[in-house]
Amino acid sequence: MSDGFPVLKPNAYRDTWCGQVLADRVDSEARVAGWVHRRRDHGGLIFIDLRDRTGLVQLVFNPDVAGGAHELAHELRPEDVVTAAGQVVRRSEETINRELATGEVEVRVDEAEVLADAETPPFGIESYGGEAGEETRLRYRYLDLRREQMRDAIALRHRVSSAMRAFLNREGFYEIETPVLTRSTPEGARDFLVPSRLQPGSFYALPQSPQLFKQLLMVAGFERYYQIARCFRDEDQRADRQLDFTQLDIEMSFVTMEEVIDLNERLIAELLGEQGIEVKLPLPRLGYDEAMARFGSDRPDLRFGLEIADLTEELRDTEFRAFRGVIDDGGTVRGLNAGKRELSRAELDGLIEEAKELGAKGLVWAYREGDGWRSPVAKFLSAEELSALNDRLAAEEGDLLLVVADAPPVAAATLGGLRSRLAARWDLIPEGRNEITWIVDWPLMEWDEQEGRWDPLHHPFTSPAGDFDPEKPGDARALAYDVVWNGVELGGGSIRINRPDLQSKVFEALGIGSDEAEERFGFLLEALRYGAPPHGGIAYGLDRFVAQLHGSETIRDVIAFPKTASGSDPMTGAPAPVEERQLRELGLALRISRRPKD
RNA sequence: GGGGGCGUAGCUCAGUUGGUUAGAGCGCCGGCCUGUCACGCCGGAGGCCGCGGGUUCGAGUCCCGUCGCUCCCGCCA
Repeated sequence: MSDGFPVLKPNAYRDTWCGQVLADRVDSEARVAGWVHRRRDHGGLIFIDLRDRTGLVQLVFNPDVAGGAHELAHELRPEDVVTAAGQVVRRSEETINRELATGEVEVRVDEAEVLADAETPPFGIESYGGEAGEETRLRYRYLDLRREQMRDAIALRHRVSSAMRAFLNREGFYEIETPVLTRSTPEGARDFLVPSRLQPGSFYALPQSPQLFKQLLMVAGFERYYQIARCFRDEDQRADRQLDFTQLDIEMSFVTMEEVIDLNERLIAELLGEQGIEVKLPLPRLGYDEAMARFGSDRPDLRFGLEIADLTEELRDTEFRAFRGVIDDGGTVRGLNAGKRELSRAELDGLIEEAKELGAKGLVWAYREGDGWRSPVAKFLSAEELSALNDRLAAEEGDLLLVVADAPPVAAATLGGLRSRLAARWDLIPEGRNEITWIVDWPLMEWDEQEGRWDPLHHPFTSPAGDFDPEKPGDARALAYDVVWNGVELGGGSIRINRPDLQSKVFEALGIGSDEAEERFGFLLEALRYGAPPHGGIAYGLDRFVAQLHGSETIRDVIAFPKTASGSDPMTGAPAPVEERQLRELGLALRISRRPKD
């Protein structure tokens, strides 16, 4: 069933579990315990579906049975906690319920006891015709988690993390914990800060990842480390992002990138294999540049086509100002063939709006018509250009073409975004298909226009591939690898820098001066001077991994107690104001004025 | 920080062009019912229409503000 354990032993309140009252128990006595799932009271016979973690079983209360069980059953309400004992009997053929694992049998109750009464729950534990809204579910999460779908999600999560541990233990890894109260680690996100009482004015940071500590564990000589680590990032949330989340963190020593990838491929194949998803190894690999060019994303969903084509060359000499201007400024014109889609003018305008939302200045749409285009911009383009564009986009008569002219990253992001939205909207994603691929050959750094500096694509400890030329940081490639599953980034990692001289060069290129480097992670630089083995690793987003396996739209569905988009918890009321005394103890002179609660 | 959607009974939702007494399904309460399994039948209770202000003879409906939830962009791997 939905449970992580094959055999559950009896205990004081039960000698068997609801979901285990199967045909082989017929004619034996059984005592079960659980929650009243549903009551069907016929005045005479009363049927109770009793639920525990393992599933449902039908209890039958007959008015002829002495001892008051029938009267008790009449008073039972949904979610009351009950223990009941009686004989397990085979149901007559016409009363078998094929929908239920235990549907061939039932328990004829002769003795029952209410262990706890339940108030009427605010929503049905198994809802029909629409489930409760998410805020209500989170407000009463302990009830929401009683739903089978949520039990399954949490059980699946348990199985996945267990399988991770089992695999890594077998491969000789140590599970080692790293601090939660620590110093800010340089992942680039905003830190959660915790004030120090013992050292007023100083703060701990909650880790954004155990990155530095796992490298230090390699310096320490543990060679193979993993941890299922809670990480914290104080950034705006999304369906796939929470303030606190969990990652499987792995690091190994004396390994090449190929060896790390090999181990992780076997890990992924085992994890998915246990869930019935066969993975062929080795996994395919896609270069970062190619992923961006063809799919407009560094985590492309490869289950469908809609590939992006570069049209810049075809338009090099165009008279069309809108394209020409972009090209002269070093931009690109890219397009994708959306196939035969007759869209209304309003729908086309909607696509233009979406393109703008994704960052582009605009979007050109066109339908191939004969050798040319039916499009608002067709008249600005020559017959030769239109024909060349049609060739480049492999456009057939009536195909809808979407074209964006912009700076390369913007054009890629816009078309990449449209690509995945359209695939979802038009149902182009084949059911049951899985595409897992490595993204490799990452640039080591990218230029941050806003800040006017080079930023690491992964983090500043990522090893460059080959020699590193500080004069040309944009040319450097990284020994980095991300694994992408159906457009979801499952994990990412790299070979780290293990020599202090190279680390200093990279810091320098990143505009991190030696003073700043010393201040922020001097301890790591110092450790590297004491003999760090070549090492590398990876981290997987556990929440995303499980959500993907579970088919959930949001990671909130695979987290027992998640937070809302604004970072609050409707159940506990977190975050909440604190006593001024607490602030004083922490040396925080803040006087936070709050509007009275309405 | 910006944009979109939503907020009406315990839950999920409907509510016309602004019109007088705001509805449905589920749930809940009471009654009847010995083979149901989303039991059935009869009856009943239940509403600050998120909150505040405005327009109007009249606001669930229109306007402004605000709070909450949600999706997306920015941000964040």
